[in-house]
Amino acid sequence: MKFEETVSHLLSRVATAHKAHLEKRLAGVGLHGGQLSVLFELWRRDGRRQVDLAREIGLATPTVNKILNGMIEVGLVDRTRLEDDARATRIYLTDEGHAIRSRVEEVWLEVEEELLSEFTETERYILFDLLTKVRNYYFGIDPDQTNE
Amino acid sequence: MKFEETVSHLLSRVATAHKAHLEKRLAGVGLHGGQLSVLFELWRRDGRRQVDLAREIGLATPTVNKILNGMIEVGLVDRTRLEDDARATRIYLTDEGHAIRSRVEEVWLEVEEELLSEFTETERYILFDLLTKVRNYYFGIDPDQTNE
DNA sequence: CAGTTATTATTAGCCGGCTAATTATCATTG
DNA sequence: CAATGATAATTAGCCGGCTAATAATAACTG
Repeated sequence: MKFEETVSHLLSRVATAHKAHLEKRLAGVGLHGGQLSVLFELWRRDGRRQVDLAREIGLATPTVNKILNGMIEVGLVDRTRLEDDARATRIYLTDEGHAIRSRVEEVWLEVEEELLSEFTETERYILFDLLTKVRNYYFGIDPDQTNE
Repeated sequence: MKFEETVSHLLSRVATAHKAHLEKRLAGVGLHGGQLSVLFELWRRDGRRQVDLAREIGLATPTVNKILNGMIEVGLVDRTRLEDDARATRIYLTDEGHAIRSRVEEVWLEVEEELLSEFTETERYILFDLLTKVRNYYFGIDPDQTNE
């Protein structure tokens, strides 16, 4: 049996390499990979509860808690206790968290472009489409239920 | 800017989900994800040095060292010092390491089938092809240089 | 209103990826 | 042969994913 000839194996391999590559690029702006997904979500909408953030990003709450601790340390976000619910906290971007956005977007586009450098426009679309199909299989067709 | 609409983002997301799914399935045969890639390589050829193993799999030597320690503990492989080179070690599959193969292959095929359950034959081929292209970009077209 | 259940954040601890630094050994070269 | 350099394994320690277990608080229910 040839494990190397499965999509499963290819996917793991490619993703690991891509992640490593992304990490190196992000080092240039002083970020880690995990912080990105959180930043993306916060740039979309600020001041959310951790649990909502985690659900939206698709990570476990302890994972984003750990990432957030690091981001607070380097001054990218602030954590504020809710007034009407002493259990929950809201996460707000600091000025630095906002300011870093344009630089990150630049890096992000570069990484995307490098990843797809050998691909035609059509191939890019097809790859995106097929990966979307896999994502929908794993996450279910998410109806973007943004509760508060 | 829409990060969600990049292949980069999709790839990370899908790979994370797939990895988690694989991990759950492997628990059924008492394995962890990292041990798989090592087993694949050992099933291909037994008794290799750690450094060669690592290079072939595409992982850093400390990573495979850590994985191998776990595999030795559960009795999947043995580590033997080379006679003509006291620095190096060879890794051999134990009987258990051989015996587990068929069960793992079963699980592996199931996972692959689940991943691609919604895909036509053509789509599967295309996805494999495109991912291969990405892999070749990141690893270079590996000329399978198997030194000893 | 008292007790139970559910929710939020957190902690602890595992796995697997990495780099940097150590240790031991081999190889080379002067 | 002595010194230097290269190589193999290992250790330490970081990041990011996870589950399980705690603590605090809300919410529900009898």
